[in-house]
Amino acid sequence: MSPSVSIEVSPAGLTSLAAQFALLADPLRLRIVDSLSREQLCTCHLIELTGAKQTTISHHLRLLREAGVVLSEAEGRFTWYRLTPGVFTESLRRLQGIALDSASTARLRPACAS
Amino acid sequence: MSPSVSIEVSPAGLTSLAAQFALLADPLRLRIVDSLSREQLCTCHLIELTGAKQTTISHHLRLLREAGVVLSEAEGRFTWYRLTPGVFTESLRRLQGIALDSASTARLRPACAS
DNA sequence: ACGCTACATCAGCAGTTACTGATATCAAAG
DNA sequence: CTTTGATATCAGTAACTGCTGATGTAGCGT
Repeated sequence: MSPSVSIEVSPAGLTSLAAQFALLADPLRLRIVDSLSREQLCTCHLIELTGAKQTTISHHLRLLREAGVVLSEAEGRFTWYRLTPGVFTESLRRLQGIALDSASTARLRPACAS
Repeated sequence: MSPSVSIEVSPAGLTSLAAQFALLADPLRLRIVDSLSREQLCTCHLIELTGAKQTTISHHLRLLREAGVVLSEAEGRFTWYRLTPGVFTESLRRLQGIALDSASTARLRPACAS
Protein backbone atom coordinates (compact mmCIF):
# COMPACT_ATOMS: atom_id res chain seq x y z
CA MET A 1 0.00 0.00 0.00
CA SER A 2 2.89 2.29 0.50
CA PRO A 3 5.00 2.39 -2.63
CA SER A 4 3.66 5.88 -3.23
CA VAL A 5 5.64 7.26 -0.32
CA SER A 6 7.29 10.29 -1.84
CA ILE A 7 10.99 9.97 -2.33
CA GLU A 8 12.49 10.97 1.00
CA VAL A 9 16.01 11.55 -0.14
CA SER A 10 16.99 13.77 2.72
CA PRO A 11 16.66 13.22 6.42
CA ALA A 12 16.55 15.77 9.17
CA GLY A 13 15.47 18.83 7.28
CA LEU A 14 18.26 18.77 4.76
CA THR A 15 15.65 19.59 2.15
CA SER A 16 14.55 22.79 3.81
CA LEU A 17 18.18 23.69 4.39
CA ALA A 18 18.83 23.21 0.70
CA ALA A 19 15.81 25.39 -0.04
CA GLN A 20 17.26 28.22 2.00
CA PHE A 21 20.60 27.91 0.26
CA ALA A 22 18.74 27.99 -3.04
CA LEU A 23 17.41 31.41 -2.10
CA LEU A 24 20.97 32.60 -1.60
CA ALA A 25 22.19 30.92 -4.76
CA ASP A 26 21.27 33.72 -7.14
CA PRO A 27 23.78 36.60 -7.34
CA LEU A 28 21.15 39.30 -7.58
CA ARG A 29 19.04 37.83 -4.82
CA LEU A 30 22.07 37.40 -2.59
CA ARG A 31 22.93 41.01 -3.29
CA ILE A 32 19.45 42.01 -2.15
CA VAL A 33 19.78 39.98 1.04
CA ASP A 34 23.22 41.39 1.68
CA SER A 35 21.97 44.94 1.22
CA LEU A 36 19.03 44.35 3.51
CA SER A 37 21.35 43.03 6.18
CA ARG A 38 22.75 46.53 6.61
CA GLU A 39 19.56 48.59 6.49
CA GLN A 40 15.94 48.47 5.55
CA LEU A 41 15.31 49.40 1.96
CA CYS A 42 12.35 49.96 -0.26
CA THR A 43 12.03 48.54 -3.73
CA CYS A 44 13.19 51.74 -5.39
CA HIS A 45 16.47 51.61 -3.48
CA LEU A 46 17.15 48.08 -4.63
CA ILE A 47 16.43 49.04 -8.21
CA GLU A 48 18.91 51.88 -8.04
CA LEU A 49 21.45 49.85 -6.14
CA THR A 50 21.50 46.93 -8.50
CA GLY A 51 20.52 48.48 -11.79
CA ALA A 52 18.02 45.67 -12.33
CA LYS A 53 14.55 46.16 -13.75
CA GLN A 54 11.70 46.85 -11.38
CA THR A 55 9.87 43.65 -12.25
CA THR A 56 13.00 41.63 -11.68
CA ILE A 57 13.50 43.09 -8.22
CA SER A 58 9.86 42.56 -7.34
CA HIS A 59 10.14 38.99 -8.55
CA HIS A 60 13.03 38.23 -6.23
CA LEU A 61 11.47 40.08 -3.33
CA ARG A 62 8.41 37.96 -3.71
CA LEU A 63 10.41 34.76 -3.50
CA LEU A 64 12.22 36.03 -0.43
CA ARG A 65 8.95 37.17 1.13
CA GLU A 66 7.12 33.94 0.48
CA ALA A 67 10.02 32.00 1.96
CA GLY A 68 9.93 34.15 5.08
CA VAL A 69 13.43 35.49 4.56
CA VAL A 70 12.32 39.10 4.40
CA LEU A 71 9.46 41.06 5.91
CA SER A 72 7.67 43.83 4.06
CA GLU A 73 5.88 46.84 5.43
CA ALA A 74 3.87 49.17 3.25
CA GLU A 75 4.25 52.87 3.94
CA GLY A 76 2.29 55.01 1.54
CA ARG A 77 3.51 54.36 -1.94
CA PHE A 78 6.65 52.69 -0.68
CA THR A 79 7.26 49.23 0.63
CA TRP A 80 10.03 48.73 3.13
CA TYR A 81 11.85 45.46 3.27
CA ARG A 82 14.02 44.01 5.99
CA LEU A 83 15.47 40.64 6.86
CA THR A 84 13.41 38.48 9.16
CA PRO A 85 15.26 38.35 12.47
CA GLY A 86 17.11 35.09 12.93
CA VAL A 87 16.26 33.58 9.55
CA PHE A 88 19.76 32.35 9.02
CA THR A 89 20.49 31.12 12.52
CA GLU A 90 19.59 27.52 11.81
CA SER A 91 21.29 27.40 8.42
CA LEU A 92 24.38 28.91 9.94
CA ARG A 93 24.40 26.30 12.65
CA ARG A 94 24.07 23.45 10.17
CA LEU A 95 26.76 24.78 7.90
CA GLN A 96 29.07 25.21 10.87
CA GLY A 97 28.36 21.63 11.81
CA ILE A 98 29.39 20.47 8.38
CA ALA A 99 32.54 22.57 8.39
CA LEU A 100 33.56 21.47 11.89
CA ASP A 101 32.85 17.78 11.42
CA SER A 102 34.83 17.98 8.23
CA ALA A 103 37.83 19.34 10.08
CA SER A 104 37.82 16.68 12.77
CA THR A 105 36.75 13.45 11.12
CA ALA A 106 37.71 13.89 7.51
CA ARG A 107 40.12 10.99 7.67
CA LEU A 108 37.72 8.22 8.60
CA ARG A 109 37.15 5.57 5.98
CA PRO A 110 34.38 3.05 6.49
CA ALA A 111 34.57 -0.41 4.98
CA CYS A 112 33.93 -0.43 1.28
CA ALA A 113 32.39 -2.86 -1.18
CA SER A 114 29.92 -4.94 0.75
CA MET B 1 36.44 49.36 -26.32
CA SER B 2 34.82 48.02 -23.24
CA PRO B 3 31.07 47.93 -23.65
CA SER B 4 31.34 44.18 -23.64
CA VAL B 5 32.18 44.17 -19.97
CA SER B 6 29.94 41.45 -18.64
CA ILE B 7 27.17 42.61 -16.37
CA GLU B 8 28.82 43.06 -13.00
CA VAL B 9 25.76 42.88 -10.85
CA SER B 10 27.55 41.86 -7.72
CA PRO B 11 30.48 43.45 -5.96
CA ALA B 12 32.97 41.86 -3.65
CA GLY B 13 32.69 38.25 -4.65
CA LEU B 14 28.99 37.95 -4.02
CA THR B 15 28.81 36.02 -7.25
CA SER B 16 31.22 33.33 -6.15
CA LEU B 17 29.47 33.19 -2.80
CA ALA B 18 26.20 32.63 -4.61
CA ALA B 19 27.88 29.92 -6.67
CA GLN B 20 28.90 28.07 -3.52
CA PHE B 21 25.41 28.33 -2.10
CA ALA B 22 24.12 26.99 -5.41
CA LEU B 23 26.17 23.85 -4.84
CA LEU B 24 24.45 23.40 -1.49
CA ALA B 25 21.03 24.20 -2.92
CA ASP B 26 20.24 20.72 -4.15
CA PRO B 27 18.89 18.30 -1.50
CA LEU B 28 20.79 15.31 -2.83
CA ARG B 29 24.02 17.23 -3.26
CA LEU B 30 23.68 18.73 0.20
CA ARG B 31 23.15 15.24 1.52
CA ILE B 32 26.37 14.16 -0.12
CA VAL B 33 28.27 17.07 1.37
CA ASP B 34 26.74 16.43 4.77
CA SER B 35 27.71 12.76 4.63
CA LEU B 36 31.23 13.59 3.56
CA SER B 37 31.58 15.97 6.48
CA ARG B 38 31.51 12.99 8.84
CA GLU B 39 33.74 10.58 6.99
CA GLN B 40 35.34 9.88 3.68
CA LEU B 41 33.17 7.83 1.38
CA CYS B 42 33.48 6.23 -2.00
CA THR B 43 30.85 6.45 -4.69
CA CYS B 44 29.32 3.11 -3.80
CA HIS B 45 28.65 4.29 -0.25
CA LEU B 46 26.84 7.34 -1.47
CA ILE B 47 24.74 5.27 -3.81
CA GLU B 48 23.69 2.99 -0.97
CA LEU B 49 23.21 5.84 1.43
CA THR B 50 20.97 7.90 -0.79
CA GLY B 51 19.35 5.30 -2.98
CA ALA B 52 20.13 7.44 -6.02
CA LYS B 53 21.34 6.05 -9.33
CA GLN B 54 25.05 5.70 -9.88
CA THR B 55 25.10 8.19 -12.73
CA THR B 56 23.24 10.72 -10.64
CA ILE B 57 25.74 10.45 -7.81
CA SER B 58 28.65 10.68 -10.22
CA HIS B 59 27.06 13.73 -11.80
CA HIS B 60 26.85 15.56 -8.49
CA LEU B 61 30.30 14.46 -7.42
CA ARG B 62 31.67 15.92 -10.59
CA LEU B 63 30.08 19.27 -9.92
CA LEU B 64 31.43 19.27 -6.39
CA ARG B 65 34.86 18.20 -7.58
CA GLU B 66 35.07 20.79 -10.33
CA ALA B 67 34.05 23.47 -7.87
CA GLY B 68 36.77 22.37 -5.46
CA VAL B 69 34.33 21.45 -2.73
CA VAL B 70 35.45 17.83 -2.57
CA LEU B 71 38.69 16.03 -3.24
CA SER B 72 38.87 12.61 -4.84
CA GLU B 73 41.46 9.93 -4.47
CA ALA B 74 41.46 6.78 -6.57
CA GLU B 75 42.25 3.54 -4.75
CA GLY B 76 42.00 0.51 -6.95
CA ARG B 77 38.48 0.23 -8.22
CA PHE B 78 37.22 2.66 -5.65
CA THR B 79 37.31 6.41 -5.51
CA TRP B 80 37.35 8.04 -2.11
CA TYR B 81 35.81 11.42 -1.67
CA ARG B 82 36.27 13.92 1.13
CA LEU B 83 35.49 17.57 1.72
CA THR B 84 38.23 20.02 0.84
CA PRO B 85 39.53 21.41 4.16
CA GLY B 86 38.23 24.88 4.81
CA VAL B 87 35.99 25.17 1.76
CA PHE B 88 33.17 26.66 3.70
CA THR B 89 35.16 28.98 5.92
CA GLU B 90 34.69 32.04 3.75
CA SER B 91 31.03 31.37 3.03
CA LEU B 92 30.42 30.85 6.70
CA ARG B 93 32.08 34.14 7.50
CA ARG B 94 30.02 36.02 4.94
CA LEU B 95 26.76 34.47 6.05
CA GLN B 96 27.57 35.29 9.65
CA GLY B 97 28.23 38.85 8.59
CA ILE B 98 24.82 39.05 7.00
CA ALA B 99 23.10 37.53 10.02
CA LEU B 100 24.92 39.76 12.49
CA ASP B 101 24.48 43.00 10.58
CA SER B 102 20.85 42.14 10.27
CA ALA B 103 20.49 41.85 14.01
CA SER B 104 22.17 45.15 14.78
CA THR B 105 21.14 47.54 12.02
CA ALA B 106 17.87 46.17 10.76
CA ARG B 107 16.04 49.29 11.81
CA LEU B 108 17.87 51.86 9.72
CA ARG B 109 15.89 53.49 6.96
CA PRO B 110 17.68 55.62 4.40
CA ALA B 111 15.91 58.45 2.61
CA CYS B 112 13.55 57.23 -0.05
CA ALA B 113 12.30 58.54 -3.38
CA SER B 114 15.01 60.70 -4.80
C1' DA C 1 41.89 -13.61 -21.53
C1' DC C 2 37.32 -13.15 -19.60
C1' DG C 3 33.98 -11.31 -16.83
C1' DC C 4 32.62 -8.50 -13.07
C1' DT C 5 32.56 -4.43 -10.46
C1' DA C 6 33.30 0.56 -9.51
C1' DC C 7 33.17 4.58 -11.65
C1' DA C 8 33.12 8.33 -15.23
C1' DT C 9 31.29 10.53 -19.36
C1' DC C 10 27.85 11.68 -22.75
C1' DA C 11 23.53 13.06 -24.72
C1' DG C 12 18.82 13.93 -24.42
C1' DC C 13 14.69 14.98 -21.95
C1' DA C 14 12.01 17.20 -18.46
C1' DG C 15 11.30 20.29 -14.95
C1' DT C 16 12.72 24.66 -12.98
C1' DT C 17 14.05 29.35 -12.79
C1' DA C 18 15.35 34.09 -14.01
C1' DC C 19 14.17 37.86 -16.78
C1' DT C 20 11.05 41.05 -18.95
C1' DG C 21 7.10 43.55 -21.35
C1' DA C 22 2.41 44.35 -20.46
C1' DT C 23 -0.80 45.32 -17.19
C1' DA C 24 -3.06 46.19 -12.64
C1' DT C 25 -3.23 48.51 -8.08
C1' DC C 26 -3.07 52.04 -5.09
C1' DA C 27 -1.58 56.14 -2.60
C1' DA C 28 -0.19 60.87 -2.86
C1' DA C 29 -0.19 65.12 -5.56
C1' DG C 30 -2.57 68.59 -8.09
C1' DC D 1 -11.05 63.12 -10.26
C1' DT D 2 -7.10 62.78 -12.97
C1' DT D 3 -2.32 62.11 -13.07
C1' DT D 4 1.88 60.34 -11.51
C1' DG D 5 4.97 57.47 -9.17
C1' DA D 6 5.91 53.07 -6.57
C1' DT D 7 5.08 48.51 -6.62
C1' DA D 8 2.89 44.03 -7.51
C1' DT D 9 1.22 40.43 -10.70
C1' DC D 10 0.98 37.84 -14.91
C1' DA D 11 2.41 35.37 -18.95
C1' DG D 12 5.85 34.09 -22.20
C1' DT D 13 10.49 32.98 -23.31
C1' DA D 14 15.15 31.65 -22.86
C1' DA D 15 18.49 29.51 -20.22
C1' DC D 16 19.76 26.41 -16.79
C1' DT D 17 19.83 22.15 -14.05
C1' DG D 18 18.94 17.53 -12.43
C1' DC D 19 18.05 12.87 -13.86
C1' DT D 20 18.92 8.84 -16.47
C1' DG D 21 19.93 5.24 -20.13
C1' DA D 22 23.69 4.11 -22.93
C1' DT D 23 28.33 3.66 -23.21
C1' DG D 24 33.31 3.78 -22.09
C1' DT D 25 37.27 2.71 -19.00
C1' DA D 26 39.91 0.45 -15.74
C1' DG D 27 41.06 -2.55 -11.75
C1' DC D 28 40.56 -7.12 -9.72
C1' DG D 29 39.44 -11.97 -9.40
C1' DT D 30 39.30 -16.35 -11.87
